[in-house]
Amino acid sequence: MNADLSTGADDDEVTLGRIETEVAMLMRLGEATRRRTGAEHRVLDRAAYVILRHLADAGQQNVSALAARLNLDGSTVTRQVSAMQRDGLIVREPDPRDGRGMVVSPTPAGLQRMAAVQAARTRLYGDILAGWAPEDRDTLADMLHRLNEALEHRPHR
Amino acid sequence: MNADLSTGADDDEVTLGRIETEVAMLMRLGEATRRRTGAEHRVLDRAAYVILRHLADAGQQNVSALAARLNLDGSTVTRQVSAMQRDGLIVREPDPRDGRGMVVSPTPAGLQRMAAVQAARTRLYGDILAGWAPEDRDTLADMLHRLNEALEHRPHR
DNA sequence: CCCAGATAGCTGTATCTTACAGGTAATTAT
DNA sequence: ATAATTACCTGTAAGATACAGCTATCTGGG
Repeated sequence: MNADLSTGADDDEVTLGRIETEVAMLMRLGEATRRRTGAEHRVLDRAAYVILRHLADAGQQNVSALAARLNLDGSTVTRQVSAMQRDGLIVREPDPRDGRGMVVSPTPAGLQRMAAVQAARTRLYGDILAGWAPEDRDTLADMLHRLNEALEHRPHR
Repeated sequence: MNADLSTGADDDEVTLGRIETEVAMLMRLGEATRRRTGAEHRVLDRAAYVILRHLADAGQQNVSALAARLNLDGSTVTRQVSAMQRDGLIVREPDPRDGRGMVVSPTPAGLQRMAAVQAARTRLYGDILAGWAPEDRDTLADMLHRLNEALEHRPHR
């Protein structure tokens, strides 16, 4: 427990605390940025963007697979996908191999909107990281990637 | 614009894309982790935790200052603070120097709950980053910190 | 072949978080 | 002194999500 004395015994504890703090802060800032960011970004809400990116990456798939991948309840994805279909971003067709399932595929319009949002976001990060050295940007990207991997493989419970 | 040819001209563009992707992913994972994480973490909801941390760090302050710091609407913070007062985590008193304002201070119970959540989270990160070398953890903490600073000072609009 | 259990998706409902609009009281500037 | 601003609160609405319950379909053992 008490790891705050000047022994320096627990640098690691300190570092973990810093990481905890910074991740919490990043969540807040990210949310705030998303909320008050230009229309360019909001033509797709957060969920739609991630779904489209996943469909573009991994190809058409059914609602359950999406839900599992995104860590969301199936019902949530059902509704998101319905909205996206209404907006012409995806199409939903019966799965020929499983009468219960529906296969979700991106439409050209969906892919195009996704690319536009991606470009806008990339530009935004360009602004935010304007003063950074290329190798620092690289390090940041690496570290974030490794952190995400660690989170995905986190020991559950 | 078209930066995808094999010239390698725009490594930077690529790196920015990676950062964009990883931050988006981290948001998703972080939310999911928060949602399905043990009761230890949920004794304080997200907002209460951040507010208490800020009060502990920066001392008592009024609702507007908190809202500004957290990038939230004043009305949102009013409600969060009301809930926290109901739960005995903070107290709210009229500001002696400004009859309009209310000064929010943490209670001992609030600080203690905050510390417990912080400890649980730190432990969680210890698990998640179990295999990491100390210097990598350090680098991660640094990079996150710098990213947050950059986000805070981001060129608005 | 048939039925029991599992699975895919949908709908109803509830909760949580937040923003915006409007109101009142107090402060500041002209 | 009065107009403009600020601080806070309340009402209301929207968005995202989970959970429970439903139907249709699939799958495996008799």
